[in-house]
Amino acid sequence: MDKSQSKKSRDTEKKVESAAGRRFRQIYEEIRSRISLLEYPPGSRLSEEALADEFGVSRTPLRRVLFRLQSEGLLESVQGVGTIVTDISNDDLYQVYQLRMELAPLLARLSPLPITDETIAQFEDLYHQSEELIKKPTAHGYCVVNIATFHALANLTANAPLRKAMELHFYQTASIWLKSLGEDDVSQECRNLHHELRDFYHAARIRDVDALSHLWRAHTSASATRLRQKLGG
Amino acid sequence: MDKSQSKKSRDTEKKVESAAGRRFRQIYEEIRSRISLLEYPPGSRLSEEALADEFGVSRTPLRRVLFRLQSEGLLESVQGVGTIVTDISNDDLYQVYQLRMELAPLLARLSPLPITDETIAQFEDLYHQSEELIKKPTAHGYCVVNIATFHALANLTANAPLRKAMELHFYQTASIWLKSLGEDDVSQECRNLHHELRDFYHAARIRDVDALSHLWRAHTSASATRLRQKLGG
DNA sequence: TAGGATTTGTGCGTATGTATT
DNA sequence: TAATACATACGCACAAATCCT
Repeated sequence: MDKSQSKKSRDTEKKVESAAGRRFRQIYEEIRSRISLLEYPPGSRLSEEALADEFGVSRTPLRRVLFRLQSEGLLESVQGVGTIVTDISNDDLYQVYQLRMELAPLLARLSPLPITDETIAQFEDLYHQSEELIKKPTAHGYCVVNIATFHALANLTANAPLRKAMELHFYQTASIWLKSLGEDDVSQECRNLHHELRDFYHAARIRDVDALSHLWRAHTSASATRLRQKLGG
Repeated sequence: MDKSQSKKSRDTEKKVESAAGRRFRQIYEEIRSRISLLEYPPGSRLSEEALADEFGVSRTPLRRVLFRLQSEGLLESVQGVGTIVTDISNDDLYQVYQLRMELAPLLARLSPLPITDETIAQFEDLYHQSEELIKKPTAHGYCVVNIATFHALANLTANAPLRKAMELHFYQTASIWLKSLGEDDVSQECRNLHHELRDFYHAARIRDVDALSHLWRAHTSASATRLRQKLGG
């Protein structure tokens, strides 16, 4: 192997994304979105060929996306069987929730970003969205607001590794969360989400990241408890 | 997409690893080991074809391994250029260390495992290995003991997601750690590692996971501080 | 500026494993 | 039990991008 250091072309440092890289990211985010929005519910089977045709690429680059989702625990591929959306066990689910509860407070400890007016407006908007959600509760609408809320919170730290870890474990549990609930519970969870966002919005208005992070932890803990009571831990 | 649940073949539940899966893991661990042991130092270039020939497979399954290492931040591939071992920036390095410091105490909070006689023997062995290391300090020997120590610590929690997160961020910094140091510093770092292992061994003997986890955090913090002083933060 | 050498990215045919009939 | 259908895994040839002369 060549061990020479590359010491050239430090001129731009612009991090331009290659065409292949952009295409990868778009397909990746689309499929992950479909999983987290329950369009591909846990246990469902995906077809490499069908997805490749849909996105207008061959199986090769598409498989690269599936490998990534597989390494993140969202998919499982078995030769001769197919690619299945991971249906995480209850025990594994609790473990991920335990870790998420510990990661939440780190938002205010590791390179917290100052809360801007845009951030406050963002939480206000999400708060209003959750209000609409109560009037017309749907699993899809809940997931949309829930995911947007996560990203609003995760963007409050400048620590990239922490943000990535939070994202990884959020998406591992995002899809399974609603799957375990009935139609009545969806309505109840929408109200819970509304209360969460009211707390988040108030903490954001006084620009208190520490309060925000611990509210996040508290609500994550409450979600885990409701899940445990529902599934019987 | 087929959304039918798979409700069959729950008989064995043995999680037998497929031939492809086993080969993937072996190649993956071998290449990651070479990176973390500085056989492939940061900035060096890897050849897909050469590695494929060495492991007796085609480029396709080998690229799957490189994709995984790429997603974990250990490699970076650019079309027309090659696959380069990631040379993490100082700022990113500090961010990973910050997160590692926060993850360490979770060892005793999230599903800690009881310390067995085998665990104690393991730390005793590592302690003696570090003693030998001082007599004949080498970068390679340091890395071997350092990596083994990490796994001994990480195995003390039954929380798989936490263990995976610790592993990810450890290997992201394992290779870069010694790269920044001169020959004199290697000798000094071997002595530091010896002191760490003395502490770890004593805490293990009294079966105190909490002490162990906070000693780990303390030594990780000290490493980050020495690194900052060396590189100028 | 241009062109050739080298490397990763892509497309596709085939091999291999699984489940069903 | 055997054969068939169908899924992912693999190998190889070619396209596209970059670097160097």
